[in-house]
Amino acid sequence: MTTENTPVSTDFIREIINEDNRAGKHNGRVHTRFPPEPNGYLHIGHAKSICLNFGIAQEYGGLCNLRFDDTNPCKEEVEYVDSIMEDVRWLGFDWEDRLFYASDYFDQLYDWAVQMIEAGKAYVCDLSAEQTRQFRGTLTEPGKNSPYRDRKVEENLDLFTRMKAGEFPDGTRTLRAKIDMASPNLNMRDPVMYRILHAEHHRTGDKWCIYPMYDFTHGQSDSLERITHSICTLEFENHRPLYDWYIQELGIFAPRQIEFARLNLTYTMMSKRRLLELVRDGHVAGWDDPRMPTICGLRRRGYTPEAIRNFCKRIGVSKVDSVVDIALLEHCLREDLNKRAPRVMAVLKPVKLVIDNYPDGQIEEMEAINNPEDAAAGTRLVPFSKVLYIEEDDFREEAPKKYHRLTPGQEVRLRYGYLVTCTGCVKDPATGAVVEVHCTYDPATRGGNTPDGRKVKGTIHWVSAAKAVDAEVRVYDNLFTKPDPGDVPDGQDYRVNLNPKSLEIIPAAKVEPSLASAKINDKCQFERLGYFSVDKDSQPGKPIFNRTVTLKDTWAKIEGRGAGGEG
RNA sequence: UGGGGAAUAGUGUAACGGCAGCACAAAUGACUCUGGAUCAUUUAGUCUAGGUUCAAAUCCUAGUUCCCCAGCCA
Repeated sequence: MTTENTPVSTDFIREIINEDNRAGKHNGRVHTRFPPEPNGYLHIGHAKSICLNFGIAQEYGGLCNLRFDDTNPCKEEVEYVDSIMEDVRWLGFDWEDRLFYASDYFDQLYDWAVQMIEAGKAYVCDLSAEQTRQFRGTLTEPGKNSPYRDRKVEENLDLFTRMKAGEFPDGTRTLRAKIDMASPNLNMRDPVMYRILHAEHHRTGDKWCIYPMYDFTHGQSDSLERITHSICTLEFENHRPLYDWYIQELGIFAPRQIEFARLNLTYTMMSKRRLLELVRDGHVAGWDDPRMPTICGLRRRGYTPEAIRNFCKRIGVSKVDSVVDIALLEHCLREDLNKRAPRVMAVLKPVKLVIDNYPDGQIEEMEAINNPEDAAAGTRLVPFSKVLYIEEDDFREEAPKKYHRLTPGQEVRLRYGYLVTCTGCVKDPATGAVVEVHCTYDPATRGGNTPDGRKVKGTIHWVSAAKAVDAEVRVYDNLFTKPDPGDVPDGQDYRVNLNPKSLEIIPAAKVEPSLASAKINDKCQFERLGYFSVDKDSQPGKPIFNRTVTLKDTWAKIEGRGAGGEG
């Protein structure tokens, strides 16, 4: 290791695993798991955990299980189970035959609970939820023992059996661990192990009316699956002593829990509760709305698994609460899409460009490069004609400095077309809006070439008016207007930071004819605009494109900077 | 005035007592048939105060700030 001149740096989790392996802890065996609760859709924060757990297993030649922590039947649904499996697979990971559910272990957990009662380590408590809270004490004051704490083993056994048999209504009794009501760690103040819940479980149906708490389930589930390294988020650090206590009392295999900081992203909200609210209150169109940070939302937006995985690799992992700049995610996306997305021309805000000296009715097929980053992608033919659509933004009657586009007297290149010189425009006399831009072309510049070697600063994209295909384009922006959506005035909530312009629908964009046959989820780059992905709402002949991410726009920066000066 | 964690450029992350590095962002320039991509350059950091040491981001002491915990949620 000291001979290595380029030491590869490892994060603190891999370092712990390395130490364990060096010490021969599990004979080098590494087994992790991704343990979601099926009560919502997976988001980019989960992707971090998935990449960590499955990634570590791959790197160490180990295994990673998928296990649903389904101990609360009131919140969990198969819809979520299915979506989670789909998303993990889409991200590119495989749990093979190791799909588990905490509910698989309900019988074993029940037996262990009985065992703890018999050992005098657990008791049935008749306190109400409210009373339990009062007896628990506070952060600074110790709790008080429950009056039911010293029940005899036989009575506890009888009561617990009858809880299971359904003799008592919800909330009337709990099974609690007998630990220490004075512990400074509130999790150790006789935590509830089982509660009564007459609820239908998505897997076990009505077999049970008592359900184990997460804390009495999670550690043992890891133990049963022989998980060597149980990786979870920071908020469970306080629970580790409790998991360790159960494991020790039960005398079973002890996984090692390691906690890391969950992912936060600027302009984004990651809490499942709030994401659910956004969906329920109709602020977005669903869990897979392309503005959502959910995996399915990102997928629909046009993200690739590669981009997300690379992002997870780059953000690293530590125990520091942090907020990652969404720009990094977008960078990873562009980096991936730049290599793979075919280039096409599309005009979002069309205005007609008429080439006055171009023959009426003539159509030329111009050869265009599909992807300058990938020679193997080849070329295609794009029809060119006298009347084209160009971007509204690409013409200014009065142009600012450094404006390299169409303005009277200025020559620009029509990408893969011809060089044209702007001669003026026609305006709607009523509104003053530009309805037509006029120009003349230089026939010697076919294909956009300049045989005389002359340089033009600007190149703009276009679509033949005669051959254009109509398309809807959905232009997305951040869902929130502030880097921290939770940054709100007193008495208000994150909803005031919802971005009213997070979605702009462009019903009548003009795209080149090759796009007529685009298939759902196809990705492409609209030259000079950004990357786009075909939405599932598309109809034959009427494609719908989601803007995945813009291209970096230097001009917008230049212009934005000068914006204070003049219009 | 309980317990558990964490502090390194704007952001994220390295360093394991020996030259504070990388990525994103930002800025400048080169190049360009995408104001894209690419390339080059620049700006910018060890929470504070003491101490140990030839040498401290790293070890010690004291403080400061932030996060988590009082669900029969996970």
